[in-house]
Amino acid sequence: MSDFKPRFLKPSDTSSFLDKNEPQSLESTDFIYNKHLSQSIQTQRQRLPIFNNRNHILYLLEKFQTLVLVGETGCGKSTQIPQYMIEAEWPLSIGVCEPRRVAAISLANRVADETGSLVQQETVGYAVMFDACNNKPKIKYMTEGILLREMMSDPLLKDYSAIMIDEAHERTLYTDILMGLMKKILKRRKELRLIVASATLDAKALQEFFNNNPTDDKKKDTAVIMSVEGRQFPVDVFYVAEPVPCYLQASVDTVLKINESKQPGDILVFLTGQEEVERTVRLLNEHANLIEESRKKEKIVVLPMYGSLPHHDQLKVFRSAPDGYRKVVVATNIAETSVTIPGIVHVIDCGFVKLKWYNNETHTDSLVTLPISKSSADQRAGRAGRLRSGKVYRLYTEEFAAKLADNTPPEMVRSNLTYAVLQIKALGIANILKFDFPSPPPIQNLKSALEILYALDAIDIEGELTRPLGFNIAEFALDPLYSKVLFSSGEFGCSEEILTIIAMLQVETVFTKPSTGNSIIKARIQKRLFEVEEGDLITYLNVFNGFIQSDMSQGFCHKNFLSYKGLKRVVEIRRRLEKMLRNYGVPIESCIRSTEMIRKCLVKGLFPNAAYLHHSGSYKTIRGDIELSVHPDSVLYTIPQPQWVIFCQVVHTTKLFMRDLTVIDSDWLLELAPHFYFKTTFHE
DNA sequence: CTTCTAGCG
Repeated sequence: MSDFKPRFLKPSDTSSFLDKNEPQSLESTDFIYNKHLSQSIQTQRQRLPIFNNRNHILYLLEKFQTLVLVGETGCGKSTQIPQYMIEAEWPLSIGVCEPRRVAAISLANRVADETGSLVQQETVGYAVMFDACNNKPKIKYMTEGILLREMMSDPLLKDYSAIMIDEAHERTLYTDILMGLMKKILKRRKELRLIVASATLDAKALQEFFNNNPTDDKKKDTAVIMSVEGRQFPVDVFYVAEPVPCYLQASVDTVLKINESKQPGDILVFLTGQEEVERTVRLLNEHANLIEESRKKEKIVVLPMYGSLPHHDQLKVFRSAPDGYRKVVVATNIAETSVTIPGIVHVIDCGFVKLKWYNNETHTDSLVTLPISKSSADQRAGRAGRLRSGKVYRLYTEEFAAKLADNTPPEMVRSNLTYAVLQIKALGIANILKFDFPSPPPIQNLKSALEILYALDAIDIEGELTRPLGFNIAEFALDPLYSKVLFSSGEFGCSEEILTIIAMLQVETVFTKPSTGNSIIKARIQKRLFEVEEGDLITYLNVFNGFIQSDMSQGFCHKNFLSYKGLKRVVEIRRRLEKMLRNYGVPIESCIRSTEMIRKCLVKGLFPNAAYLHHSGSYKTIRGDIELSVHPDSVLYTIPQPQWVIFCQVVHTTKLFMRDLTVIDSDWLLELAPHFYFKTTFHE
């Protein structure tokens, strides 16, 4: 077990936008275990499964414009194909798009190692937001959003011979936007090549999407599919005979059963959320203690893994268990794609996943628990077969498995599209309703997005981006509502305060929640010191200012139950936003404690999220008449309910809860967003 | 009287 060698990131990846995910972990395409470490780089490259297909791939790329490449993770496609193309003397750059920053950076490092001794410098580079190296490398690894930005200044991607969209099966919002745009560009630039790399079997649909002449047999196909075998070992699949009443208990039982059977290898459990993970870890730890006492059975170490777990704790899952112990990792979906945990031989799969789903009637995102798709089930199972042949225990019946959808619905069909639509518009697509989406979203979702963009004055009545505001908002890496607030802050003379508030909204809460009785009360008392009746956002402003006045001291954070790391990150984000805002000529000034100007400025962008106190005692949105409640975390929860509020987000659990509230005056809505709120709305 | 799957710009 000791020959696992995680590759750590170079220190250049210190962008604090990423702090909470930074670790970490290695992306699934990275090579964690390299049994050929002592061999020369060239020998290693030739050992990759993809090497046998080298000439065939190059041939297909000569003949076809689009290559849909199906290959399991670890076959080497994302590191090797760009090198093959350079070796075959394709003249311009090869761009590789990754869904995650860590992946882009670690792939670039890997390929730089491989090519370093052979080719001159400047061969390989990467670009992720706020961090780039090598201006125009021959092979460029980047995040998907970066290529979109490049398209804004270079719509035909004239610097590139080929673009590779990696991990396309994940179907992020950006993957889909990129694929739609690439289809257009390919028609205009016949010499450009596209490689769509996917781990699953939706290849046929992708090929059809990119095939220019699918029905006319006189013209030849422009897209082709090819499969590359991975270095995956076989995985035995087990189903439960009868549906289990509780998959948490079932997963605990299954872990213990595997452990008693004394088959070697670590165990990975897939559950849906943080709370489930922690409960299961507690249950397993109780058993682990019993096991230690009995001294007979094999001992286990139990580790949680989920996105908001502190950095330090996330890293623990990459270490192998001490001698005489078996590692049991209880994880959310993070372990399905984002993170590869070494040593796993057994996978336990609950069969469910939490997905964000946009509800067009309430205009809110909900987090819903749904059965996974077949490709997701396969992906989870595959986590067991990376070391040697493995086993997956599915906590659902074979009938249930047969009924699963083939693929998880792409984000495009289940997201709030405001930002995506703005991006597509900024890339020169006039009629968004006719845009060729790989999976068209519901028309209503598109219309809602257009409505909001129009109300924000980011597009005009013709649907054209406005100048300069629409273009500026498109360039800003924020929710358009927040960008609008920022760009309005100059006219209200409160950009200093607004910068702080928006930066605070970019991190998870900076209030830490102690778990033991006494501290819970103490934390609540300390929080009161910052609270104001104007709401949460002004409260955040007080917290931040207090932190700055304390010279960013850790003692201040400790005393007030605040997250030092979180606030440091806010400082960094704020610094970046301020720099960007200055570039757009917005004056940076303070309104010195006039919260009215700040709150008016917030209304200028957040007006679609307004709610009033209905005589029934709960709040209702003005658009849509949806019933909402104040979230118990809000400072407004414990004081008499104000008549009018605006909110930043809604979470859907037992009810629809508004979070991050600000108290407003109803007159401001008419004054600042008259086009959105006609007077009649108020008198119904 | 309670949340926060994952991730990007």
